[in-house]
Amino acid sequence: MVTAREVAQLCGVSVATVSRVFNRPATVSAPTRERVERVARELDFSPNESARALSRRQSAMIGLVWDTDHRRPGWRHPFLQDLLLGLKSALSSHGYHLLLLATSDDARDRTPGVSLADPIAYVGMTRRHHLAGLVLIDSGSDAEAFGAFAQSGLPCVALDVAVSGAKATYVTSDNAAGAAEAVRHLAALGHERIATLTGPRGNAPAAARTEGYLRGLAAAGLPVRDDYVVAGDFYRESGFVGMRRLLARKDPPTAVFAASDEMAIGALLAARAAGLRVPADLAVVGFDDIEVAALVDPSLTTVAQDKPGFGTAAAGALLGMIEHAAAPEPVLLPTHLIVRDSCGGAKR
Amino acid sequence: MVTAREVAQLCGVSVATVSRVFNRPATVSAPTRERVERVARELDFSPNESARALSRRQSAMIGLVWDTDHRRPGWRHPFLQDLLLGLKSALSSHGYHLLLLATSDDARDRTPGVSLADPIAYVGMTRRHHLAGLVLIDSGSDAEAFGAFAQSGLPCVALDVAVSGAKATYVTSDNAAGAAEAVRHLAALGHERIATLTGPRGNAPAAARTEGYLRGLAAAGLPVRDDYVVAGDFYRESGFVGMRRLLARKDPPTAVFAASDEMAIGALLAARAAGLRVPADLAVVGFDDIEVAALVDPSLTTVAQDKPGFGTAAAGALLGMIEHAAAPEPVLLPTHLIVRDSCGGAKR
DNA sequence: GGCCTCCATGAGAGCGCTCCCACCCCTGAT
DNA sequence: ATCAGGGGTGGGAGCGCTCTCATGGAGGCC
Repeated sequence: MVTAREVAQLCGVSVATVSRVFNRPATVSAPTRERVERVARELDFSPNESARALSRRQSAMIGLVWDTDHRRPGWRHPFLQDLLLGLKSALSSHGYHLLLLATSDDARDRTPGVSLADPIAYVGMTRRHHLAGLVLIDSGSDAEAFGAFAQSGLPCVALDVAVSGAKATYVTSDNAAGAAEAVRHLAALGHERIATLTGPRGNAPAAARTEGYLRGLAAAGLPVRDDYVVAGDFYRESGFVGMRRLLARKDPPTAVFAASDEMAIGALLAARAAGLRVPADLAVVGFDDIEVAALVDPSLTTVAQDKPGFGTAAAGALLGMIEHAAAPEPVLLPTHLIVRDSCGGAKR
Repeated sequence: MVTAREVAQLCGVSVATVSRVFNRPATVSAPTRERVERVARELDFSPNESARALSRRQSAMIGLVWDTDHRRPGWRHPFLQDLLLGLKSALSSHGYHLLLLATSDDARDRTPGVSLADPIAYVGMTRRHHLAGLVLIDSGSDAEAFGAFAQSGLPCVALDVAVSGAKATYVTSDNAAGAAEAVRHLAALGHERIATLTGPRGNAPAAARTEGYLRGLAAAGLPVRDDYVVAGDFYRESGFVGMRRLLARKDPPTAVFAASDEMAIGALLAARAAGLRVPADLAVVGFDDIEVAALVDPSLTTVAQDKPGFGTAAAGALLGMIEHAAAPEPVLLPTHLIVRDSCGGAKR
């Protein structure tokens, strides 16, 4: 490994000057700068990251907290891959790397039965690695830990869970607007009995989608019926069960808005099991636009989220807080309705 | 941040002793060790990772190289999430974290038109961050770069691409065995005209699956027909096109083994477009067991890979090389056939 | 021409840890 | 009693960088 000292000696300057060339090039005279840059290139020198992190007490790494839901072992993020892609490319264009942190579920494997997510542990990791900031992916069970971390004042951006702090903000889809649009679309197709399958209690996107459902009904001049709001948990099973329950009513809905595609698929299966045709007898709209949505039969009309947008928005907000100061407003990503076959009335 | 010096002062020992307690506890007398451990716990002290990495020239981080295929922008890993989960938990149980490295596609965004994956860049990153090792995920376009890195002598494990070096090995499924099992299953169902849709040239798993196809035919006593081996590229489109071509023959196959689930789905669509029923007129088997495989209609019989196994096997091999010395033999993960509806003759 | 300012650079003290080497003291052998 | 041996500990020199402070020289101004 070639060090700054070697470059300095070969250039006949001090290490301080080499350091300046890499950190505040404007303060170095043009001829010196060019000489150092040339030699550095020839020797393939770049500053050692560990030393740099130690010295400036800040590394070029962003921590990523991605845990699985302790209460639902089968939990998968609906679009982790796109999210990572977006994050990675946005961060790397500013010279940052992503450090995937070991999380409480990993620790639990070692010492079973112990502790949920520990915000202190996140703070400690951040400090020990001199992380520039953290991206927190909601897993459904560590929202409180995230909130506590945000209070520490270390820069962080949470995804799909609201946090606040001096250097904390969050990114989420405009869930309410997306849901409202879905419901308005169903109403425009002539449906008057529109039910919804909600996400789990305490989950912010789920609550917003329910709110959007209500807003959509209001916009279409339709009454709200409490018995058309059925609680689910985002998983397919709950969509199936919830739909079966709805269909058992004396006046079952003719359309349903599910707060996740998984639940929408569950609803599809329940409709099939009840001998109903989709969309002729029941229109279904989901949320997320997961990969399978286009492949199920009938293909699923759904509210698409801006998947890579999560990554780039998170990266942008985080880098802003790292380099400047104030925490920006939470980011609300626009959604858009993708009309496929499951809602009927599609043009194609 | 509390440092080792503070702990040392509070204990009335030297920093060297504190360091020993954390690195080679056996060399410290029991009373001293316990005293230091207690105080460290009370102050919530753990060694700063940047300083530690700088000093021992080795960090507690494993680099992860995950690039998208430059030739196919839409490329997604079929099971990245499970793989990461497996990797993360195995590594974190040994105290390591995963550093998601910026890769050539990210760099390309910044300086368009420049350079493919640069093995030198990987070596440089590894050195600069004092990474303990690298996990290399095949993206279809940087196999050569991986090979070059492996030669550098730095510890690394590649996934689904063969590499060799003093501290390099790789993990892959037993693709040939899996493919052979699929073909034997089709033969056992009575099929005599079994075609295959292969993966891209130069891709090791693809080649192994083709080899397994041939082995399966031989085991069943069926002849090999060159015109039943159609080249694809793992993507759905190529499965559709390839299948259409096969069905246009005077004696079309009655069964097809696709080297990926995506291509199998393409084949399903081609069969439907040709007015054929699956599995009655055409039996289809895929490979991977991606999430959608169970959801398409008819549900897809497929060769499942051990998804989290990739992660744990890679972690195991890498940690071995980091702590001991010799590179272990490549790991061949077993596959298993999941019989669903698309091949016909299922018991259920 | 003298004084002040400002720009470019060098010297060197950390950052927090690890690890080599030296030291001390307690045993046990001679 | 002397000395070799060894376990336990402290001192301190790095690891490679950044950043503050000091220095020196070039220029601007009256």
